[in-house]
Amino acid sequence: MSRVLLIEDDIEMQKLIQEYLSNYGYKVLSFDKPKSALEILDKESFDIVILDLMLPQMDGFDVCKEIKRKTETPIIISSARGDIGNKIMGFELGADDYLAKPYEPRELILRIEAVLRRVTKNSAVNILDFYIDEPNRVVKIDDYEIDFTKIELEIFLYLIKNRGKILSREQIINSTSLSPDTKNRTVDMHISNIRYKIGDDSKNPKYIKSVWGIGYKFI
Amino acid sequence: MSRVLLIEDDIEMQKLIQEYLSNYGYKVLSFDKPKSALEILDKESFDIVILDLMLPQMDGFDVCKEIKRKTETPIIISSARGDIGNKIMGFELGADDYLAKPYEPRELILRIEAVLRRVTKNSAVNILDFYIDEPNRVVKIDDYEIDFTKIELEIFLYLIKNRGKILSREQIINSTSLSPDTKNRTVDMHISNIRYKIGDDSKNPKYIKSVWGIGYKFI
DNA sequence: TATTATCTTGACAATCCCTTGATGATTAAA
DNA sequence: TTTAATCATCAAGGGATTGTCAAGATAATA
Repeated sequence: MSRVLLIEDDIEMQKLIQEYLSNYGYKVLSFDKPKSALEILDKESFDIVILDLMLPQMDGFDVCKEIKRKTETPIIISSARGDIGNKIMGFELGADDYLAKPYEPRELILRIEAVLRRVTKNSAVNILDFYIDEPNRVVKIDDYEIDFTKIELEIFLYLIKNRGKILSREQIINSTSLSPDTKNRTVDMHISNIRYKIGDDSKNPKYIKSVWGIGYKFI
Repeated sequence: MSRVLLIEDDIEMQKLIQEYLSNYGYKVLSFDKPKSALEILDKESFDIVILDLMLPQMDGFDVCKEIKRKTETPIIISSARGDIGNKIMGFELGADDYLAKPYEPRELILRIEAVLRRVTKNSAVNILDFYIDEPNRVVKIDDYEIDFTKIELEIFLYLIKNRGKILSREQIINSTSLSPDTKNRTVDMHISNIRYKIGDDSKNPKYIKSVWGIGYKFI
């Protein structure tokens, strides 16, 4: 569960965002005064900060800078629409993303997820028989490096990250850099090649199971 | 197969959405009058409701509240773009997501998937002797995974979700991805196979009872 | 540019499983 | 008890899906 620090002076908006984020499994702590938010940052850690630029007391820019000085927590800035100057400033200040008001709550979720995904990308892990170093695009099995192509690697990672879940061909297409109008059979072909490279047998799979009429599943 | 209840008064729009969702494997039941939709909610269960705020008869807000009162089914509200007031209201009313018209059909699919993912996340439950993880399509009995086919799983889930109720063959056909003109005998066959797989005996059933002349009932 | 690697898709066989008629068993009602 | 309707199950048919080959299209690289 990711922890979110929300700094927003419009109390009504604050409540709405907080409730919405809670529904998506985020733990949200809200402040309308940046001073209080900065204080809590000394004591507790958060996965992400959402900062509204329209703030009393301190200028939003200073708040952002102050947070960056204190911590390494990623920041998403929101402010009134069309304020392009702010947008540029936001990134200069070290903000990780920018959101123009008014925004769809859904949009906020997507941005948060994107930022967290980017930031938390860490180094090699071992999953099952596989050694996976995602940033370096290296997958090994029994110390033997598998020579995946770009798309094969993407599909493989998507499957293994969602192991246990059944993923439809459409999901696979939409979650990788495959063109959205790629035929389903293309996915089958990639799966076939992946299976071959990891030494899996389609008839008696150890890793990638076909779910008839639905999709594929990493066991 | 997820069941969608669509409440939309623009008949043309209704047809378009219905057709689009069908292509993505959703079973859609549409109403232009919310009154009828509310009635059906007493009798049948749905995975998600899509509610258009521009409705006759009852005010859309009241419909939303009424659905939330009756059921726990997640709701996606749609309404004319830019109606920010509605947007906030939507969340206050307990809607799970909000979609501004006009929207891309693809967008609707994404929202539905997102809401369903959130709502059904980690929703593995134990019912009777069964461990049921619906999103991952896993059913276990005594730690042994039952290898249901697509339709068998749908029927099994439909029965167990409505356990205690007698369900006619027609209801079973219409609530699953079985073609509407499927013969009743086909349902019998599926039931027979399900019984076999869960170790049930038709003559002395522990789980699925035949109700002579009417249908089947999960005890 | 030429060459190579990768992606995409049609083709076809193998496989899966849905459907349905047939048959005997079971049930309800006369 | 007899009769007609319904149910359980077998087994065959057939439609849909999947695995993989191979060829062509596209992209990456020398």
